Amino acid sequence: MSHRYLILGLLMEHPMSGYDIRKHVQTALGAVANASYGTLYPTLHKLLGEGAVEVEEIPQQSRPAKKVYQITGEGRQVFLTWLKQSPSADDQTRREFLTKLYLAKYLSTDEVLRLLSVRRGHIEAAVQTLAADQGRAAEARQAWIISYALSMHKAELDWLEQIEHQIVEAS
Amino acid sequence: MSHRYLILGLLMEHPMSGYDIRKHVQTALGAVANASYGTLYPTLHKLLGEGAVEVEEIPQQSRPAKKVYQITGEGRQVFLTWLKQSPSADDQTRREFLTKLYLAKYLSTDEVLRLLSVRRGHIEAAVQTLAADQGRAAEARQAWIISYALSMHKAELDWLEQIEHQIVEAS
DNA sequence: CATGGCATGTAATTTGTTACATGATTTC
DNA sequence: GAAATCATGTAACAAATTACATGCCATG
Repeated sequence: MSHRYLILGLLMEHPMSGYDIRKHVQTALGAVANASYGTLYPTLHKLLGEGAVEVEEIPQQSRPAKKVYQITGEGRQVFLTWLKQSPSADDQTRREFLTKLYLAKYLSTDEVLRLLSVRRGHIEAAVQTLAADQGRAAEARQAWIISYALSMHKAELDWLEQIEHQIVEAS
Repeated sequence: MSHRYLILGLLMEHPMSGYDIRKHVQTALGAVANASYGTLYPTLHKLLGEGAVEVEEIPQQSRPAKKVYQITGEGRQVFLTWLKQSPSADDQTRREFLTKLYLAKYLSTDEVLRLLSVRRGHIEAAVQTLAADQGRAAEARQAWIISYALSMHKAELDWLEQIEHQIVEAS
């Protein structure tokens, strides 16, 4: 669970519920991360067991009690130790699209072009969303993430164009 | 196991052993995928159980018998069905580095710059390797993958430069 | 009155990594 | 004589997804 550290990092700022954390991740890091409840809650329980976080239950009428998690001193230490370590070189990336492109010899030219154009559509949609988010990014760090994703997407669009050319010309 | 389909795709060309498959993935797709034996062999066994592949054992002296896997008609169908489906939009990416950058407020300026420079080092090393590979790529599809990875890396280097500027100026 | 937001969670399954185990042969 | 290549695999663990389960409140 690399989500461990992300959670701890977010709790460094202020206490939050699992629900809040999820929302935060979606909006601020949605471009490059995701956290489903199925990962989030168990991780939170684990951190609790390890003493890295504490919980305060706030009863609510007609809703499950809100559980607000707060990072402990120990948790802060764990987080900072991780943060100061150099990240590993290899990104965990898995792009179904690229695998398919690599195996495109079993597709017709039309099908390959369709594959590329579907990809283009996905990227363009993502760029749209990100461009809109970019204006709303209040904090620099949030803007960094968005600009990262945008840079990657734009580079991929350029690359797609190149490959499309190559394929059209070769056929 | 998305490796399922990659394996089947490679076997479309000609029969191979697990060892061969691994080598092929490393050299041809190393930039964007990886396949450890711990994934590979179990997946191969599973495909065998499903009738998507067949195996022929070739005894060898002083080595475990080489098991050459061959795709079946059924396997071909499974593969082609998958291949023709549009890939899903979301890439599975998880970059420890980006998470750390997002949480960089808990680091000193120096530490942040170090984080960025370590990242730069990783990318530059990867670019070196890829540039060397680019010459050796015999097939177009292999060149596509390499140019993809190179494009992404170069875009990231540009982005890193921008962010470094921003941080230096802000401090 | 349906959709989405609020709010928690569990269970089953999938997917993958890492380390271990074995051991000969070829190359530097 | 050390390191890399050939060649198979298992076991323990880690990480994450998906679907399920529950249920009110506010907005359109």
